[in-house]
Amino acid sequence: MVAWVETDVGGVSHHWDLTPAQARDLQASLAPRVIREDRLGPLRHVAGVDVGFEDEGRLTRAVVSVLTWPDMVPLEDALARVPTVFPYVPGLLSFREIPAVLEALARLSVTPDLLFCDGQGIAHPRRMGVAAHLGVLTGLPALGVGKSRLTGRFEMPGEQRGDGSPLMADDEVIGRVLRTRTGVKPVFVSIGHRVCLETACRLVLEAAPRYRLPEPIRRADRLASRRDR
DNA sequence: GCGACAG
DNA sequence: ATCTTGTCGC
Repeated sequence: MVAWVETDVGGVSHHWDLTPAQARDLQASLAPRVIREDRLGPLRHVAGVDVGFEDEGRLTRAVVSVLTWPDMVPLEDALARVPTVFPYVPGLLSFREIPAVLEALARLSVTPDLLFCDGQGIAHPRRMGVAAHLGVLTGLPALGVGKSRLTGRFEMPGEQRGDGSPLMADDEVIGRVLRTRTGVKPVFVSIGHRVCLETACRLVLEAAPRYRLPEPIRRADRLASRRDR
């Protein structure tokens, strides 16, 4: 008996009250659902997704910021604050953050054409990082941009913006260490859902013309970590 | 048994 | 993630 159910729009749904062991099993069963090729429609609205915490971690605050593409003009922000129900466990981040993110997504009046997520996509021990998990759940195209490495081996890429090197797990390419700013620490880009790695890197570079992180994520991050509202 | 370990 | 001011460098 599967632990998830399909929805009518390509996404899936499952319980969140799980033990770490059950969560890992669920990730393994969801991993095959990730579509690693481009299945994108025209990009009109892209969204940045990020999460912050308040009250010593007791409250989870998720923000989804929708911007126009390719102009990246802020269009709508959705925020949700829900009680934190899962601890931070490396590899199980989605069980701590996604419930709040889904709440924020539900408050959006527009459906994003692509999600830029703060964290890994398939660059994960079971190929089910937050970006991949969120993509499979919503059925929406998604990509992951991590500020640091969770798993995988790599060699430091060149110093110029646009330089990159493969993030490897055994003999599989699970992501790309990409320099978005010359001389600045690179980011870890990986497939989330319905976007191939090449396209993901191209979009991340286009969305981060001046700063290390993509503009949609910067905006969501700012709204998620400001201690007011 | 000993490290590594997204946010 | 969060606690936190100023400071070094392009």
